[in-house]
Parts: sequence; C-alpha cells; structure tokens
Amino acid sequence: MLKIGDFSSLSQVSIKTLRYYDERGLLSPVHVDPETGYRYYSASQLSQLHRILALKDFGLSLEQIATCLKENVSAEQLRGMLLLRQAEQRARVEEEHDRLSRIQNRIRLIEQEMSMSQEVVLKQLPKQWVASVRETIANYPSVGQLYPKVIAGVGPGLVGQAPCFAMWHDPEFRESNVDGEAGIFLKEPVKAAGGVRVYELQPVTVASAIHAGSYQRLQEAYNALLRWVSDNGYQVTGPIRELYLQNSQPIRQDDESYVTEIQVPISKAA
Amino acid sequence: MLKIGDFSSLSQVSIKTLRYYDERGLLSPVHVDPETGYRYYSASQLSQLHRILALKDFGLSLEQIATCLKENVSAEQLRGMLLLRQAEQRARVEEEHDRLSRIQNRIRLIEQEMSMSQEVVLKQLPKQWVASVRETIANYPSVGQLYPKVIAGVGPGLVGQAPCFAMWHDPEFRESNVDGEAGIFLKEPVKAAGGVRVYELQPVTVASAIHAGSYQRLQEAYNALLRWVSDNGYQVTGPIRELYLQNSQPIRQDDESYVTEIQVPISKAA
DNA sequence: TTTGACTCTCCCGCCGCTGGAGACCTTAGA
DNA sequence: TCTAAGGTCTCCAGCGGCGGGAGAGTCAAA
Repeated sequence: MLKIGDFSSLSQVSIKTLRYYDERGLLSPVHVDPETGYRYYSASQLSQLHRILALKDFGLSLEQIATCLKENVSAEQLRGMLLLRQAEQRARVEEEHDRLSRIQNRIRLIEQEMSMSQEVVLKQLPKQWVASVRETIANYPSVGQLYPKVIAGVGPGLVGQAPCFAMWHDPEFRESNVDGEAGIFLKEPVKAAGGVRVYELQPVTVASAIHAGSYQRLQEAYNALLRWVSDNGYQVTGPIRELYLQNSQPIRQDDESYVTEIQVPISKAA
Repeated sequence: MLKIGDFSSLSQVSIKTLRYYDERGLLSPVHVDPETGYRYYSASQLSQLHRILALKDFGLSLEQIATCLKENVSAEQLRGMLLLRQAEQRARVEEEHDRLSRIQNRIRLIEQEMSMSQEVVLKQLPKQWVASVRETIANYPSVGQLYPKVIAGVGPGLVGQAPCFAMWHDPEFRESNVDGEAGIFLKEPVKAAGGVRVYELQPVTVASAIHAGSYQRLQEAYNALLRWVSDNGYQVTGPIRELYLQNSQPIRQDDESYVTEIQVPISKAA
C-alpha cells in the first residue's frame, strides 16, 4: 500500500494529476481511508497508470481513455479508436507542417524585402446568393459600368448594404476584352430581369488579402497575394474575386480611402 | 461605419471574437457610442484584423500579437519573433509526427497479435542518488545476493522505503558471468563502506514498461519493450535498469504478485 | 408605434491540469 | 509522550481563446 506521494514518485506523475484521475474515474486507489480520505495505491496499479499514459500519448482525451478502461474494450475496439485517432493525427501533422511552411515563407519574405507586406489569410467562404451581370468589357476598370445594369435588373431595394463584388473569368491577365462579372450579394434569392442572373455561389476556400488604398495600387496586392499562393503550395482553382468594401460614387482610380478585398479560390497543388 | 455584425460578416470573424479582441486591446473599434456602448468599425480596420489573423495563424498567442501591434514593431523585430516561433514549430511538427508513428506502430501490433500487449511510456528521469555494488555474477537472478552487501555498506537505516534496482552493464544477453549492479535509491548522499559506491545517477530519458507478474515471465516484457524501442526509431544508449516495485523476502521466481519496472535509456536513432 | 433583429454586459464552461489556502494527519526524533 | 516537520486532504482560482446563454437595452423598417 503506497501513499499518494510514494505512488507519485514511483510513476513520475504529479500528485495533483493522480487526484484528478481519481476524480475523473480513470484510476481510483485500491483503498481510501474512510476517516481521513487518504488515498492508498498498490504497486500493481502502476501498470494501469502506464496504460493511461500510453493512451494519453496517442492523443486520446481523458474521457475517451475512461471509456476504454471502464468498458474493458476488446483489442478490436481499441483498434477502431486508434484508426480514427490515426486519421485525425495525420491531418494534424499536415496542418502543423503547413503552418511551419507559412512561417518559413514569411521569414524569407521579410529577409528579402525588409518590409511588412500584405497579410494573407485563408478563409472558408459559405454559400452566398448573388445577382450579377457577366460581359466582355473593355478593361478592368470598366466593370463599374455593369453595376447600373445589375441594379436595374433587381430593383433598387436591396442595394447599399452588403458590398458589391467583381469576378474575373479570364485565366490570365488581359489588357482588353476582359471577361468580367459584376454583382451584389443577396440575403435571399430574388427575381431579376434584363440579363441579370441570380444564383448561389458555392462554398469555396480562398486566399484573401485586404488592399487599403487606391485602385491604381491594387496590382501590388495582387502580386503579393499570388506570390503567397504559389509559395505556399496552392494553385488557383477558380475566378478571382474582388470585394469593394469601401468606395464612393463616382468611382475614382486614385482615392486612397478605398478598401478592397481580393479573394483567390485555391486548393493544394498536387 | 460598420456595426459589429456587418464587420463580422465581412471578415468571417465571429462577433464574440471581435468583442474579445477589443477587450484584449488587439483591435478596438474606431468609435464606441458612449451612450449605448455600440461598437462601430471602419472598413479599413479589416486590414488590421487580417494582420491579427495572419499572426494568429503562425501560432503566436494573442498577447504576443498585441505586443506586435501596439509597439509597432519593426520588420527586424518581427523576424526575430518568427524565428523563435519557427524553432518551436519545428519541434512541434516533429513531436506530432512521432506521435503519429507511435499510433501506427501500435495499430500494427494489435493487428499482428490481436492482444493488448505491454504499454510503453517515455519518461525523463531526474537526478537520483544511489548506493550500489557492481560485480560479475553467475546469472541474472543471482543479483539478489548483492543486496545484503549494499545494506551492510550503508547501514540498515534507509532501507525499505524507496524501491531497489538493478542495472545490467553487458551490451547483450548473457547466460552466465553477468556484469550486474544492484542498488538502492537515496534521498541524499551517505557514507558507505565495503565496496559500496554512492553516486548520483544522471538525468536520462528512458522507455519504461511495467511487468506485473513473476520473474519467470519477465522476458516477455523485455521483448515487447525492446521491440517498441526499435519500432519507434530509438536506440539503447545505456545500461538497462530494473526497478523492483513489489516483491518479498525471500525472493521467489514464480511469485505472480511481484511488480517490476524495466527502464531502457534511449535516444533517437540517427 | 410596434415589431423583430441587433447589440450590450456579465457569467459559466471547455480541457488537463497547476498553484495556493487552510485544515487535518502521520511519523521521526527529543 | 510531546512536538515539529512534512504529507495529505478539500476547495477554489486560473490558464487560452473563445462559445453559449441570460437579461436588458437599441435600432430600423413597416
């Protein structure tokens, strides 16, 4: 019969932890003095404790471990839990590895440019109803001309709240004859006329950068964002979106108070 | 001026999180109505928020991020923080990768043997004063004969509390002429006579298994433990230790109530 | 003016412990 | 046998980064 301190030093597990395991029903002492509450362990309980530590090392929660121990699971059931855990752990390893890559890329960037550069963030975009017009236009800034058509198609009621956006369908940069789509976000589908299409954007993962400043300098943000995408092993998998979070009428190319978000749909390159 | 809900849906960051960042001083709204407490954000704050998210993605704590933002650190200082973070993250990736390996090895073991097998745990042993006798003895069980010498050397005062141990200095298994060391743990150094050596065991990392049962079956535990060591990419780097956590006088080879811990000093194989 | 949707503050919970306070218990030495 | 030191007990608080919910106040459209 070992007192908790002895058991603790034999097992290298802290007294606090042993008491916690007792409370959680993971490992109860063989005897508890009903007068004093003192816990007494037997040396053979060290192997039970070892089992707990081993399962914990696999990343199982204490609750899962308790289930394992109490229900006295078979080797087959344990295998099932571990297979599940293995899948989670695989994902985790990849995630932490990617994080390391991002840190390293960022360090390289600082060392090359000695500047703060654009911050890039991964986002999961949810489904989203939109109303839009898609046309071939003269060049990128011309997209502004499409918004009146959108508004004409859906009526002026729901404008002004959510920001409006553009999507660029060309696979590459173009000087002219740009395949552009201009639209607004909707809370719910509405009827539209005059060539305006109402549909639901599907969920997608994007790399996103915020550009605070004039449209003239938007290209810098594009450069940083696209570089980040390739540096971190992603590839572009859909039309790039621009969200006009802050602008004014009439549109000016040199207004430094504008705020624009660029979103690039991506997936892991093979 | 955006209300918190608008800012939240633009940024895909929850309202709760925005309020928390305000409270922690990471990102305060440009305006707070003194009457109602309503928070109002500007679109340009999205880029500040993006910076926070990017730093968070690197694994920095909110407190570290707050330092970054408030003191307006230079690119050089940021680089320093990231280099530190990179080192931590490297360690983490390795750790999680090793954990995955251990899970996989365990699954293989279950599939091969369909049994629960020994649980193996890694431990960091602290420094420890010991008194011991080292001799060439006839075979492994003969180590029991050394303990009377140890006790004779240090006096009977401090026996019986901490368990006694054995160390095997031969690089391989031996049928006879075993180089064995038998000793007891001490709380503090004492003087000893008669060939008993008192010294401090150095801190070491060991793989440990608990064997609950007779010494006759100890070999099974050894097999499982040594297999685990090689399966998980470690190598043995010192004499193997046995801790006699529970036994009785006189020693019997077939007493199933004994509890023994086997400790193998290891390091990562190159 | 009335809804109904937002927003506010405040508090609790999560996980796996660690630390501390204050009271009680055990054990070795005088 | 007494005492002092050190073990042990229970209970409560805290960590980080929020999420959930209560209860009260605010805002905007119809």
